[in-house]
Amino acid sequence: MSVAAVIVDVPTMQTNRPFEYEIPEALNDVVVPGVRVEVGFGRGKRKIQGFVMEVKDSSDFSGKLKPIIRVIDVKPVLSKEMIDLSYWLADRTYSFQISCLQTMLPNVMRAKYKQFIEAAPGFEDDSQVQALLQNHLFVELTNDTTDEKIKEIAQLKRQNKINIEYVVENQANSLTRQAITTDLNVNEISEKKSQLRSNAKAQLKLYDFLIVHHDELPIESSEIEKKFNITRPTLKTAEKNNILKFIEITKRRTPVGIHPEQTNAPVLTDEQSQAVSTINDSIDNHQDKTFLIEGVTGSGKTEVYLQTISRAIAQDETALMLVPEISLTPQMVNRVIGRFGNQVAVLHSGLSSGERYDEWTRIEDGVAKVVVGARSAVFAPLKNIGVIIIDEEHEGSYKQDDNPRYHARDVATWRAKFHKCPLVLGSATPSLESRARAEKGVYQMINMTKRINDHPLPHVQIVDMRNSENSAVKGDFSPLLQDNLWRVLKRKEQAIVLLNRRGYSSFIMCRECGFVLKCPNCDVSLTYHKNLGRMKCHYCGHEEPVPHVCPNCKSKKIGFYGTGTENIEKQLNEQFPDARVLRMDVDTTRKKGAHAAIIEKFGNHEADILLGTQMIAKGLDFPDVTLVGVVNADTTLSISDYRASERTFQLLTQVSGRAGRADKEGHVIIQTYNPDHYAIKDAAKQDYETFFKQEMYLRHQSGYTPYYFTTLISVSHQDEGQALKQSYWLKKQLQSVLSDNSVLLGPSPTMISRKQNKYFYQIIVKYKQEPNLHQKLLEILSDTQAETKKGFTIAIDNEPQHID
DNA sequence: AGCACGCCGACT
DNA sequence: GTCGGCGTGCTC
Repeated sequence: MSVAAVIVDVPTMQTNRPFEYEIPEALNDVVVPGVRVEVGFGRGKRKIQGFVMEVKDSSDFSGKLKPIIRVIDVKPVLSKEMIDLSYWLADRTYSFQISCLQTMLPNVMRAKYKQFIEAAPGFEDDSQVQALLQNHLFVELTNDTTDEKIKEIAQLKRQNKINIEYVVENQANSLTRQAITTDLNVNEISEKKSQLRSNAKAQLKLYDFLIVHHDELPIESSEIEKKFNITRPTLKTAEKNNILKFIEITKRRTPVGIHPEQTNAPVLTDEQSQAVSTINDSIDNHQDKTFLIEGVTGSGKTEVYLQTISRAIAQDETALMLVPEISLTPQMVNRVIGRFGNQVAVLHSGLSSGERYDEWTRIEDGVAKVVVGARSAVFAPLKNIGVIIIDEEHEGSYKQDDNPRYHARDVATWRAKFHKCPLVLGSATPSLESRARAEKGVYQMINMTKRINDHPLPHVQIVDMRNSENSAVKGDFSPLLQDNLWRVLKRKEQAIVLLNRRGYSSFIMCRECGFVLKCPNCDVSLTYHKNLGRMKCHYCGHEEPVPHVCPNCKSKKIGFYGTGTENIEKQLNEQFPDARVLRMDVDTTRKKGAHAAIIEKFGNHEADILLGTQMIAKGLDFPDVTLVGVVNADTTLSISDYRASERTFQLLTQVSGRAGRADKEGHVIIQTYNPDHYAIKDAAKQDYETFFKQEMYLRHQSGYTPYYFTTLISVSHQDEGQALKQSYWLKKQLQSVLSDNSVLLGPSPTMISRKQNKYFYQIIVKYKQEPNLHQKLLEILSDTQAETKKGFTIAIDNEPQHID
């Protein structure tokens, strides 16, 4: 008897242990690793979905095995690679394998559980049962069933007057349409046509249609009816006469309405062709090498990606390209589709679940050979991958911030190893981790220092907002920025105004001298905790009162810092009444497609000024933009995160790259209260290497990534005392395995210490080498699982992107 | 979630 | 001695 090891999807209980089920004789060949199955679970009649991980000859389980009820998939939805990957991912991210599997697959493969209530035999006429069912044979039990009703149902159930039926629903369905096709060739149709009566006008028209459009068959019947005015009875008659037949076709729900012109590979610059040939060597030799392309904005990295993808395809391999969600705008998608046509599948958050499933199927079937997508596209079911590319490698959005907390770069590294193919990381401003790995020789560095066509770098000016001349001005624009905005408007060019809004209002800065209140122990800025009315450090928990005079210069101009986009928009409208301003921030892009619409509008020069937050800094290319103004460069600098300088540098460098990309010279104005800060000065010079050296020195001094690994563990509970108690227990557990070389910070409350009425505490572990830590954390995770029922939640974040 | 099991108090 | 109430733990 065969046995299947199944990872089950029990919504209320999570474990990484597989459960074993008997494979009924009849399902012997269908139950294979990677298929989804329906199985019974628990003592009741509950049915759930599970993933078959393994098929074995016998079981070690002492009890009696339940049989598999049903196989959901005809062919496996998980390849061997994906099954292996899920084990690794669960281990690496301290999450449950079931949630890894669900993350790897399109959402529609997540089971939908339904419960139906029906009268038990003999109780069909019971008055209470009647009242519940209200003349229906059965009713569905949904989430919004009221508590009283639940009680009533539970009571009837106890009395055995009703039965509850469990149904596992498969939501994964392809869109099928009725279409027509024919077995006859053109000559045969002509032959048949000549036999028609001359007054059979509709049939004649249909035969002509079939002859003309023979190559395009099958064609959807609805399309024929609508576009060519051929009615259904006409088709039916032709079917009767064996001219055509009706079939079901699977239709791709594709939102990509754009069909960009086919483009060909342009002539490469020396640097580009150097890069391409280095990477292609690795593709040819099936080396799982990682390359880091450090290329200034405008150096033509995208073309390098496209040509390596070409190479992989030429060798009958596939390619995976990840870009940040924000870059998945038509501009980037067009370039890839333009080169590779319908071999491309695009995966982004804007897809409906049906569309996403269709793209997934196209990849799985091998129809799509190139995948472009955001973070989760790293799990695309490509076979035989020839190259993996991650553009804007430093972007924080590659890390998922809920379970499983994976970093797409890590998953990509794993897959590259599996497929023995190169991984290409590209950025103008690489993350410190990656750049440091390149330094150590773990990654191979490829430098691209020249802009295409020798476009000069934009002219960057830093405006010192501490200067009275600038700060005395009403509003947020310095005279220099105002003058330049006027000039752009007069010349009918375009400007981008960036408002750096992160960390809004939560830290305190002196408007006189730029002083920011920092933690005496941790060298990060203190955050204002509203519920405490005090300044607090996230790292060590240090707190102090809110200052009213600047500790540095004794000025009273110290206070919360931050400006909203609406406010700036108002100022722009007042000062430049004739300018057309487009605002792009979380508020104006909430609607589906709004983001692309704003970009298109600005690209068509239907506005003069694009005002926005970080989202306007990346991947956009507007030839008429000659001015970029950064209203407040400091806000990212002052958030209490050790990556603050890195983020600021990256943002400023990126946004500066938006100016003057075509033949017009670009101008960038950065307003700041910290004109001497290295992150700002280096960004102004677009000097990544100098920044890197300085930042590495500071990270080394304060013991952060990439010199140390960090793991963040957070605990929450409804009751603050309980949460704190649990976190101290946790700390003790960790202390028992940690050596003296590691640092254990906390427990301290998180930035928003209370979310959804739960109190959050966090512990940070900084370490270089702790052989027992991983095992201990896995233990803690499974030990605390039983506690979740009591309201505890615990989350372990391996290498957090931000600590707040 | 739902069911069995077991511990304890109330009652025959 | 036995019935049943609910807290606890397990589910292949």
